[in-house]
Amino acid sequence: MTKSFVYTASIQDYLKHIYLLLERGEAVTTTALAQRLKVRPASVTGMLRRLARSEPPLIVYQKHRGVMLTEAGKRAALEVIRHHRLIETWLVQSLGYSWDEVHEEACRLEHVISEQLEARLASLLGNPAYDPHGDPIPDQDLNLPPDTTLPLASLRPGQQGRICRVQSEQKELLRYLEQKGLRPGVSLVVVDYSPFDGNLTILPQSPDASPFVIGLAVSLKVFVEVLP
Amino acid sequence: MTKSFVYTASIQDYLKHIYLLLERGEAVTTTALAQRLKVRPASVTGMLRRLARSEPPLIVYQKHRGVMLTEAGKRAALEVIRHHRLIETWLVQSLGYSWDEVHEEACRLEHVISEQLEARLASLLGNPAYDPHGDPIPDQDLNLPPDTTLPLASLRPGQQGRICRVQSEQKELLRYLEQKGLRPGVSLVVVDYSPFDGNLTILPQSPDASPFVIGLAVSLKVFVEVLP
DNA sequence: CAAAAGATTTAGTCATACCTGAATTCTATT
DNA sequence: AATAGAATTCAGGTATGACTAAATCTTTTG
Repeated sequence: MTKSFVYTASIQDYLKHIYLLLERGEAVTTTALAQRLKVRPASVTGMLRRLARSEPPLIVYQKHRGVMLTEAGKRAALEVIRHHRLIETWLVQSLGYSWDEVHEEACRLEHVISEQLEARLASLLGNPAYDPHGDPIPDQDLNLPPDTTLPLASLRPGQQGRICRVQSEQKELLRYLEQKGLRPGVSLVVVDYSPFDGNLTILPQSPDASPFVIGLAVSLKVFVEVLP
Repeated sequence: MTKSFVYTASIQDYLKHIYLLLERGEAVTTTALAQRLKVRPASVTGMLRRLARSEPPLIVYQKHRGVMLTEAGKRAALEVIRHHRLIETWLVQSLGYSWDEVHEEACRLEHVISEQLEARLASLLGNPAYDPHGDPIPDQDLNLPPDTTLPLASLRPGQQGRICRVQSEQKELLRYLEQKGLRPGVSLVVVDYSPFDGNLTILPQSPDASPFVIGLAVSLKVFVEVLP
């Protein structure tokens, strides 16, 4: 058995979500984890103790003070995330899934693919650095590409950006954005900004697009590279 | 969740192996199942009771008398087998695995792919009816293609056959046959037969092949279609 | 700063899904 | 009818994790 399988699916899920919270700069609280994992906070505390006491320790955990991943924990998390994102890419590129359909499938497959399959899948897909949502895929050594993106919400009228990433697993949101023509690779110009509600009016740079308004909640989940 | 996931991996494995034993005409004994599943006979008895009492019942089980699959049990078994064989086909056709490398990977993946993925995979591969070992793949409605093959062991000198199936998961055997040029699709002529040990001398119908001897144990695992 | 609110942890349970050895019972063979 | 071998029952064990309720800690707020 390869290294990534010494951990149960559940342990891998905890590590994955800890990593994802850290990655987004959100606080890794017991409650946040409980929500994501759909368990009770008490269960999270229990698992955090296990992760901290495991050999090797996967997290550093001081009660009431929060959680950090150890090197081993980070590796395990990135391994699962690499699996997840490669699988999502495969489902879209090779099997004709749309980007709102891939998440659950990837969540089940990510725990059972071997290192060999991971490698061959990556190679089949051309060693992609980003998945269909623009999420970065750790490379074979689990290194991530540098991230120079900003949330769309931070752009102001006149500024131009290219969409790099849509950070959401919500089917409806993804379908909505898809339908508005907002997906990674698309450029857009900000036309207006309302300081009261944070709404942005944007114009995608595609021939048949017209300007429309996008709310703060959404524009915080869309990440862009600012264009000169 | 789709139907195939109401059963645990372990239940699916029991059903699969019951089906495979039945398919090969071998007796579905407690010991045979225990060997295949690498557990003790006592554990098998325990699980058989569960499978018989489950709702719907998956097997008909009278103690000391053997096991039959119910319709539901057969469907569940065929579902897993379809997954397994489609995945093996995919690994070979799309990812460049050799036929001796695919079994373990398929054994893990077969339990976690959705009906949707199953369908798309099948379609990507052109709805294959046979996997890389020549094992028949149940179609979407779980029907199997008719089987008109005979074990190579039953051919006699002068008879010609085309290999349809190699019924083994043993890596070494598969590699050996591969190297001898014996894989599904290949035609051969039987040149000699020894009634004492059951050895067959065969000549593959390929340009650079020379006759060689194949033992009874092996020739019972290779299935051919007799050619006129 | 004290009290309330909110988040987190502890303690004690429960549940699932198996597996096991040892003793027993059944079946088939001779 | 004795016996070998196969199968079953019994009582118990392990591994994962989840849960509630009560206690404790931290943060906020009047």
